[in-house]
Amino acid sequence: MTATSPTALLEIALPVPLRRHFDYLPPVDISPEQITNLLPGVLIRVPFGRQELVGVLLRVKTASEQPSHKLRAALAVIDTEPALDQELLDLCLWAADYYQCAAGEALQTALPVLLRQGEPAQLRGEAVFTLTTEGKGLPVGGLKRAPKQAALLAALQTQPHLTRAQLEQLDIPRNIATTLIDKGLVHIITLAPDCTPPTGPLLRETSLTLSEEQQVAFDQIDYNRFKTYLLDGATGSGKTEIYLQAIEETLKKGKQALVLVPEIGLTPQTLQRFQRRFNLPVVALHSGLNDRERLDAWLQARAGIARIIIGTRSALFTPLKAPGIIIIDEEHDGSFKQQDGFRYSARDLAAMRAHRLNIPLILGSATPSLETLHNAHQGRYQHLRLQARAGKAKPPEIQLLDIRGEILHEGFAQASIEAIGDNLRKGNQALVFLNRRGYAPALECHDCGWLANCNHCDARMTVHQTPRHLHCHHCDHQRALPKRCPSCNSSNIRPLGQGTERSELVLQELFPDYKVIRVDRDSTRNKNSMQKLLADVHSGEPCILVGTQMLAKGHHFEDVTLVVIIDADAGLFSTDFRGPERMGQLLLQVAGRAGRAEKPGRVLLQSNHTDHPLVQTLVYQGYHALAELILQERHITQLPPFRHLALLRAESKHAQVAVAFLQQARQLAEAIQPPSPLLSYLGPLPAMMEKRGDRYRYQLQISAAQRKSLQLLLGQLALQLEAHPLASKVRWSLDVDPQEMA
DNA sequence: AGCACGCCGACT
DNA sequence: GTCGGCGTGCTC
Repeated sequence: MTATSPTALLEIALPVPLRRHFDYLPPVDISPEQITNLLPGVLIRVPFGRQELVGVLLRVKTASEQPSHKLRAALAVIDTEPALDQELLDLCLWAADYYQCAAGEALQTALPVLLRQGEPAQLRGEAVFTLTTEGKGLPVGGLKRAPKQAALLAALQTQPHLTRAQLEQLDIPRNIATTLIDKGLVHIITLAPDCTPPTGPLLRETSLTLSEEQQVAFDQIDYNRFKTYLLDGATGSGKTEIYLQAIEETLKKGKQALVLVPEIGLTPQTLQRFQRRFNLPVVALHSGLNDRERLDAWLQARAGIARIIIGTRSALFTPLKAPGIIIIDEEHDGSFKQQDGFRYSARDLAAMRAHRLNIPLILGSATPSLETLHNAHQGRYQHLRLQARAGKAKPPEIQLLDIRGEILHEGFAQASIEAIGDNLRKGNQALVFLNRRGYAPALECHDCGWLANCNHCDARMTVHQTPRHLHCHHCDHQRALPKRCPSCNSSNIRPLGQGTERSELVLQELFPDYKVIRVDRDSTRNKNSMQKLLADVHSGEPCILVGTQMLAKGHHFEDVTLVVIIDADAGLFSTDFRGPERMGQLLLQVAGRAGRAEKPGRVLLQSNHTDHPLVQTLVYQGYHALAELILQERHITQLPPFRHLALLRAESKHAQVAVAFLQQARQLAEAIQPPSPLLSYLGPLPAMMEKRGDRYRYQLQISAAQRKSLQLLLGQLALQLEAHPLASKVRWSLDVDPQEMA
């Protein structure tokens, strides 16, 4: 044994898509004791190639597989307090393993942007506006020649400081404050963080009395151990009240509640409902926050100051001091699965997190995913059903409109037009749902049949009227609308099919006395434009709403009593096996917009396949009957949730390269795990849209009876692929439990 | 993923 | 003559 102790080495996960860790020598200015005391989860700044990165310490060790001359010294330990506690670190590492992604990439999603950039994790108070000494010298009623400036001055003369939110409430624009800052009268100071827990009662408003049915469901929840509950209730059946009371129980025990909602579900209305109820800090991790606000919310959750945390997918990784419950609203929503990079499902990972924390998980939905329903059937989840609509509201009446052979008026059946007219004349609002933005989904030459295709994708160009152009919705390529057919020079070229723009124009022509409001990605591009558009709707004036699925989620339209669905068949014959499930969920979601208040609602489904068993089942027996029917089909066809899938995707500018890569991948995989009924391979097959953005996309589907065997295979396969010479020639990725088969 | 190096086309 | 296109290779 030698006298010198072996050098300590730092094993670090870096935010790069390489599925290995990196070893570093400790920073030069750090003592040996400090090194041995470093805990996993600590953030460390390191040199990496020609750049500097912030990585997460996984462990301190003494030996490296790397030759010692390759080892470089880390630059600095950013904070000796671990940014991620053991619980989150373990969850991320487990997830990285399960979803076959680099540990560093998974860990990165758990960290707020500022921490990733090396900012210390320090809780900071709010930045507020206050008067400078010079400002304090101004007389009361000063600056009267500038009314807004005077208003700000007056406000600061009555209270010591103003927050940004207060400024907004007083209707003082930000630039007014900036002007006074420039004049040296006002400055910004940072308050000490406010850690004092609020005093007084837990509730700000009394809870609603639960219906008998709600009470039965509510009483099932055990707050002391892990269990997953499926809270399955139609729109308006009172799921939210159960969430609120379950959170109340959690808070009573001094614990925190984590609530995940879909991407577009985090509306001010949702947030207000939580804030109105509880006299404890609620933080929302919504898209409007800047990096600093996000970090503060994260730190407040970690410190246990924030007691209720509401956020979208990535909020699952919020550190919690005293976790008590996890709730996922609209659990079937696709936005809980990340579609690139670290392709995790926040819903599925929530089950893992709740399990490890030994706390309850509530999955709520009116249209549960088949995976979740299957788990409930198997007894893994406890199924809590709410059948009745709360209050007086009745479920909407759904009516099928057979449009086979009917000559439609720009996509609308005569019956639909009449229903909309009737509804408006009665002083009510109507909603028209059409899941296609733009004017028309194609441009066709009526003489030679030419279609405007995208040069970069296997797709039609969408016609847009305002502004007039052709737009590919898959690669964003745009070009001018031709006046003549490029193929036969005919001037007889026409938009083919319906989009929201076109429907808006048609409806405005048919009902010139009423407002037509279009809600889609194009009409809501600007900040707050959605709010502005919907202000008219909430005023209650009779009007027509036309829109895409943006309208289907997260909004309550009290006065909409008629919903017209232009194309109920979309998704019925989709290549993706999840098409029918999605169709059912979307139609029910849209239908749920009708008659939410006291007024009864009516839903018209325009369909070319009114006798299709799936359509019949959905309309006459409801979502759950449809779900059972689709589950039977999935069982027969051996698809999820009865099998577990993984997709190896590859794309390249040259189709043969992508195909060759996947063929070799299949050979490698078959060498690890020969094909059998328990583990089968399909492909390489072209993706649903083979060419997209000038790249050819192919995929290899792997289907397994057991999660475990799939995991084992993927782990080895990914390692071999990473070292494969063809791997650098294609863009490839592994998607475990894929949601989109495209 | 970045970031550099390196080798071929249209511009001051 | 160079600026810059993206193919290729590397990062402890």
